Amino acid sequence: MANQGDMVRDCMSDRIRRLLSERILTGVYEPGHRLVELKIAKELNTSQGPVREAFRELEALGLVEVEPYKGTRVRRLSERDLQEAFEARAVIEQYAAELAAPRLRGNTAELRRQVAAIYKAANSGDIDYYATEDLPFHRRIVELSGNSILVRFWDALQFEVRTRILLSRGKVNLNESHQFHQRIVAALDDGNGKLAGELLREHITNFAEVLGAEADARDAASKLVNGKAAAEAQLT
Amino acid sequence: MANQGDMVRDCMSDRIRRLLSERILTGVYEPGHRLVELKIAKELNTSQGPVREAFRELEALGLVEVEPYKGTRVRRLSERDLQEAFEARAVIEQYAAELAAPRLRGNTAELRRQVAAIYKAANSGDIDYYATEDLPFHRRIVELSGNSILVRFWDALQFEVRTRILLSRGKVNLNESHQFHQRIVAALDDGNGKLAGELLREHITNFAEVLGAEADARDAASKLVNGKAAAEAQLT
DNA sequence: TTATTTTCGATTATTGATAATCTATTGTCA
DNA sequence: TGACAATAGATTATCAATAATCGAAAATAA
Repeated sequence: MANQGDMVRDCMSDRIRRLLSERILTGVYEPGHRLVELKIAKELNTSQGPVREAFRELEALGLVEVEPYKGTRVRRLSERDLQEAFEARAVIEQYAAELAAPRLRGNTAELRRQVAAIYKAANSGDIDYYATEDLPFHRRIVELSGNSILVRFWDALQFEVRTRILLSRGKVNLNESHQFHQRIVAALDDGNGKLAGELLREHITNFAEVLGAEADARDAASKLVNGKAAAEAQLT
Repeated sequence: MANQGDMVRDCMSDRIRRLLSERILTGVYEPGHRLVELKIAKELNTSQGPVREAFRELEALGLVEVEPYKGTRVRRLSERDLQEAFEARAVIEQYAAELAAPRLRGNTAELRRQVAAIYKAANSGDIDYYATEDLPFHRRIVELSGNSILVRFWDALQFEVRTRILLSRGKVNLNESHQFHQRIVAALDDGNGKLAGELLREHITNFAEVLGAEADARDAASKLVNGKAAAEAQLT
């Protein structure tokens, strides 16, 4: 459950990866932003090699795309990417809840605390603050499934998930979300994994759909303006 | 659906990755085998840099483990790793079947062909041959879900899956597997994704459990001999 | 002998330099 | 003018050399 051999490796390339990863996830580098090896190397007082390695790792994580002899840029997510990611996330969390439920029956104090924190964040209206409270709750459920591969997969969806959350400013009914959270924890407290899983799936799918409709409208509009760019976005 | 921008990148590090990946997956390099950067560089008439990059990518794929200043070796899989992988695989395929079913109603000629090929391979008794026919069938179903992330996740489980299949020589009832395959395709042909999904889950879980029991016995025995090593295997 | 320190060989991590390739611009010719 | 080739600048890909680190064997001390 706990981070396995994660003895905070401290070679340059790992530090670079963590730094860039953070910058991408928090939006300092926007999608499409070009990352130049030597530029970053100079900024961090290091050389090209470790930066290259970091790029390759980020590519494996799906944060950047690399084209040989052309360069590395922050991955651009198509609407389809986001949909697929939320679909995958729903599958993982639904099943994780089923696995975690037996372990959680009558033992959900921690999760309740998290739900309360989310509620507070939701009322603040700050979507960024909301995300920092909401995501750990969902991740915790996946952790409690006891399956570390599911956790890895869930983590691998962070870029897409955070992107969509950022896109969602004001579009989501946070009150409804709160009610879902409460019902999910209640089901888990009963040891009813099947129900908890279904609620989670509905909760996540709702979130994706509300925004999907938004995006469809946006896509349709942008296609009228620039059909070619939109088509390319689908391909990359 | 098809491989996106996978324009067979041809830089050295990618070729190295593919080569090593194949050697690991086919068992040329056994778990625990040490990979030395300069040795491989010399063998392939290249230098250390590209090999290092390839290692980092293989690490991200879960094929090797890297310890700074110590080296890189083919990942050793614990029994738990294998169980978790099959659990994850079952989730993915079950859900993929549900998604793919509508598209497959009355349109399963291709899958039937694959099932026939698997049957032929099963009768040959060659487990390696069996795997090369069986895995594409399962992968195809995931592809037909239309969700490329699920395909990526499924691919990420290949190392564990192939390892377990190799371990299974003679222990699996291939006839029963064949019947499952037939029923799965029949359900898909009816457009009954729910049923197809459940059959897939049962099919995969069966496979994992039969071998799990084997492994439990083995583990129990080895624990009596060397409890410490077994405990460590759980951690890595 | 046993435990501790030192040294040495092997290997990884990083660096700085060079080669290969791409993009965009400039210049040439019809 | 417009198409096309040549060139220059920027960037990645690779190489070869050096520094840092580790593990185990050898040497030393108790």
